[in-house]
Amino acid sequence: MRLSKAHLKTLREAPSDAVLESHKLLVRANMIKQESAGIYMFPKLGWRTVRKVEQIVREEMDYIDCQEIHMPHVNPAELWQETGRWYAYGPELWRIQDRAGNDFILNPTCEEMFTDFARKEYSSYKELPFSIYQIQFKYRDEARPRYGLLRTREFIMKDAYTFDATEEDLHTAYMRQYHAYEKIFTRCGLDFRIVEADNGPIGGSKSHEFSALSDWGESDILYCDNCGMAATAERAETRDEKQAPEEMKEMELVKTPDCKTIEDVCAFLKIPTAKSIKALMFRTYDDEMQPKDYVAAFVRGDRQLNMTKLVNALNIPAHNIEFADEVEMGAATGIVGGFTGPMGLKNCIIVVDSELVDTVNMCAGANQEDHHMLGVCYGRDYTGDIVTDIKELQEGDACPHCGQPVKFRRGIEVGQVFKLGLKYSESMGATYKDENGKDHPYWMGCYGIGVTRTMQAIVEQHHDDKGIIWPMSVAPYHVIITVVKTADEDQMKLAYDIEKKLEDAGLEVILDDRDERPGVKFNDADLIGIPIRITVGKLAGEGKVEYKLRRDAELETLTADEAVDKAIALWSEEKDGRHLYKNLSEETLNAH
RNA sequence: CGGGAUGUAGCGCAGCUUGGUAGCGCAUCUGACUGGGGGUCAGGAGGCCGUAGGUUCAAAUCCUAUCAUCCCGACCA
Repeated sequence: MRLSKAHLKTLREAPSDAVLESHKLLVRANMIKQESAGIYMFPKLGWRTVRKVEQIVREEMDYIDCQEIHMPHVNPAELWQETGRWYAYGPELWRIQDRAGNDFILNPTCEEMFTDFARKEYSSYKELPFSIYQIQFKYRDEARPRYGLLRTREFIMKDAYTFDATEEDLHTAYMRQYHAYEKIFTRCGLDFRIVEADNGPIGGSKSHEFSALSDWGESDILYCDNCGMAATAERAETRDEKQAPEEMKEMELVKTPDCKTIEDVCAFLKIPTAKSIKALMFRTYDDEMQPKDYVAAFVRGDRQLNMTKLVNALNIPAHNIEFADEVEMGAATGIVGGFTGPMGLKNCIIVVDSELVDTVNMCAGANQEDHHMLGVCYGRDYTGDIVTDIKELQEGDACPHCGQPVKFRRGIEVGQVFKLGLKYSESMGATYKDENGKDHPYWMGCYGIGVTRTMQAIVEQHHDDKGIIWPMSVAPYHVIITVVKTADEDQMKLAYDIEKKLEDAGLEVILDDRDERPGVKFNDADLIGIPIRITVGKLAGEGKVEYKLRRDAELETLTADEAVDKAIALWSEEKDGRHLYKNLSEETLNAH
């Protein structure tokens, strides 16, 4: 590709609304361009990298015998009503109507379509197991798109679905995808971590998230170096802390004026926050968004409530709950805002963190203005309608498995795998016949990769102050030939010669033959992040060039042929990213 | 959806307080010089100042509404 005949409009300054370095660089390098909030177009270079990532995904899916198909982006509402997700998915589901007023959606994910496909196209145990996938644009009407490609309303996703006869077979299918994902993200050059994750609205029993480590990720990861535990904050179990045994005291009402927070109260009463009970009040709604229940949740004063766990405990969709109006809720249930305790409440669901069950002599709100209660004991003074783990694991807390302090990092969720179990096959009647002609629902799994998000995650991990540093496997081009002075015939002749040799060998080459100052060309080459740069300059008359890798500073003067050979050798080594497999386990490498 | 901010040329910004002919840098076009890390000089083109109302002799500037975009939060297979 010759730049004199192509369009490459790099920007010296990033748009002011970009926050992340990766976002700024992708825009400046002319690889993405925003059309509206969370909607992007991809100019030539960006689109090439998108397709490189897709190709890696495709190769690894094909390797595990997953079959590529393509579903329409527009789905009839009926399928979504059949599984109930028409309501359960909430406002993020992008709904549209046709001219006759029929409801459709733009698919955010495709469990319904693939399950529907399975029940129509497949019928016999002889056809099992099977797995199918697609790579297509997905749509989610996000309340707040942000951070470039990390959270968009239109994005490219690979979604795969597996169908098996038994739970054991599902596990096999799940692990195949899991291992394929390890290879995919490794080949993309990502530094990632695999963590246990919550299933969320997709449902099912087990899930892992593949998270590219980054301080800017939206995924909170807690992990333990001692035992290998790793989970998202939403999912991470906690260990209930035992308190030193003590005699139960009588409850005692104390005045706590002007104490608005747990810290205020505990400071005023001179007790540790771990001896207090924190209250959080909620209102739940039904599928038609009509008010349903009041909920009062209680955790130890020094803990944080985990909303995902609460929502799971209540068995409702996450968007069907919000903080309650305390005045309104007080009238119905007896709570008093700022002084809410678990005693004597009515007309509400009381959810108590399991850790509180063994505590005695706690401090809790007295449900009276300006008063708290001391000596509060579980069982004697209050009980929960639901008692379970609803607290958040935080950095430094005891690992739920081994008790060592856990560590914290952020990550960009680039992929997630789910064991769905029978959820969709049963609700949609997707069954196969066994040897005796008897019907059984499929054991299903689903597996997603955010392709466009992965692209930005790669930039987030591979850049410097000059620009992007693409790994060879996803670089839009492998080599850029920078001609210092295009008016010089020797230079142009040598550059064309190198271009031809590289392209004949299969490399993708940019020839920067623009009539620009060399500084402009060098800066552009750095910005767009092409892995290998060959500079043709004043030594062209002697047949010599400079060879430089984007990722390091070293500059070598070589003959043109040496440079060509060197570029081809490096490209052969790194073009598909498999040279990075050295970091993977035998189990992963052998998984097929 | 709650809180905050911003909309002026492709990008980055000034002008608004105190109303009076719409400006700067980069990019772009012409020409010349230049040629190893975002050049120099000269000349040119490009804007319904987000949109709609209002106040005023006069509005980018003041008022109201609305839309859009971004940030924090909530939410997020």
